[in-house]
Amino acid sequence: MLDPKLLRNDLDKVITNLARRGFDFPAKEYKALELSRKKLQVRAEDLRADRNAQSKVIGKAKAAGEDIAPLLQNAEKLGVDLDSVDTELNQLQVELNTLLMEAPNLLDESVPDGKDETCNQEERRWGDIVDLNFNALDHVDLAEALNMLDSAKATKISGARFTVLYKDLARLQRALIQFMLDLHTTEHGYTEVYVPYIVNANSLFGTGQLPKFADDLFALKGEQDFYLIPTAEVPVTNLFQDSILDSDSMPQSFVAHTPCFRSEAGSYGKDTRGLIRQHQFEKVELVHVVKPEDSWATLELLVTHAESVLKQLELPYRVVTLCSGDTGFGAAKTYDLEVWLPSQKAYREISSCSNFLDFQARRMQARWRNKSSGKNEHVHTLNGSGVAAGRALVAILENGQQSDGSIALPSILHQYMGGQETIPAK
RNA sequence: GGAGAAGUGGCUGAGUGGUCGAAAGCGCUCCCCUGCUAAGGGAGUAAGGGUCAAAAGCCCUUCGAGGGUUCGAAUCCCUCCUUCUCCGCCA
Repeated sequence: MLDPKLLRNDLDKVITNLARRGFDFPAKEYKALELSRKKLQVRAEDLRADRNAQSKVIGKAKAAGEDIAPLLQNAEKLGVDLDSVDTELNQLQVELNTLLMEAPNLLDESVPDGKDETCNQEERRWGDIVDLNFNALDHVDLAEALNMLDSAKATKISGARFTVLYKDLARLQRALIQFMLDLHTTEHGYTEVYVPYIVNANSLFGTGQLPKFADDLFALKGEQDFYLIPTAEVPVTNLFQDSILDSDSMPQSFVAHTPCFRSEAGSYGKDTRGLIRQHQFEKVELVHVVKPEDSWATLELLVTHAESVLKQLELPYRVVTLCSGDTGFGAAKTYDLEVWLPSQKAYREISSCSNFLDFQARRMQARWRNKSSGKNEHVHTLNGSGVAAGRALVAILENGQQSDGSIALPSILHQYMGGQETIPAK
């Protein structure tokens, strides 16, 4: 959520900034609502103050045994007035709040302008792209030839965009997850955490998926307020909802492995083949909660943590800064890691690392006690994939494929595969 | 799933219709006293919001959540949630 004070004091700045995303902030509507809100709120509070004062007088009069009937009449009228003002005010506040909750975060100045992903800015590349001198297959052909992937079965038992993995491929995914968790806990200092895969709407408001992106979520049917998580970011960041951290207990960083569930509404026809875009996929997620002054340095650090996964997996990748039009709703700035896929002869997103500043913290009331100012201030939150396991699986298959149809596994994973160095050809 | 009990500030805990945003204690902060330590004395110490350029001040809201009764609710009524105990079931 944007800072309401900023909206009141420097609305133009907000309008200009959000326009870079292609977001048209409804300034006129906002101004009108805000003006009425101010009037009504002041009036409501005045009435309430009057009523409180009246009630005290009644209390005293009653205690003194005086006749309170005339006083009651007056107080009753105040109550009626207050009711009607309250009703109007509540409705206004719902409208204002919706407007605020639907506005994206301000972009950092360093974010390049651009309409879509074609304008993203490449920062650096790592790794050698191996020119496969045989007829390279994509991961689906490779895995099916090995009898380790079955989309048809998954479609039968669930539907499109699900998959069934068998044998070495299933184990390889598990190995990847273990490796990533170990790397981040032992080398990067993250605290491992296990969290629920089902969350309530409030948590999704906190991290910004709701109210705007309900269509991207799987909601459990029935009256209950339950959603499948689209990313571990939701439960992990919400560990801090409605809490005040001691400045000594910061920064905090967590790593969690969870499945992620996304409806992929609006992506019909995109990446329909294989594991790239599934309703259910595995991901290892990194989350930071830091003091405001540290968040930009933490973003750079976070990216290197995600990069180190790809380096150790010996997968060529590049880092891009998302342009203004491609940066997600809550992020002030995002770096994507894109891994090389030989079958597509392209880099594809495998990790996304973002600084949310106080945008999520304000929504979920996550604060810390600033010793020097003595005030409670919002924390800054960041998160990044470290990395998406499903896509890492794709990258390992495609980059490790040999001319005989076997898959050479990155050496770091051998220990997690019981010493196995390849997935042999069938 | 059944039966019972309970949810109050950082913590413990008092408070059953009106000067209660809430006694007391602990903790914490500052000050004083003290040769050191121990102990003692005093003051302060919830959050969110509005008004204001800002501060001060003033005001509003919040005693698990949401509704209701009332001039007035921590206190009475209803619904829900959570926790604890016992029983049942269960990975």
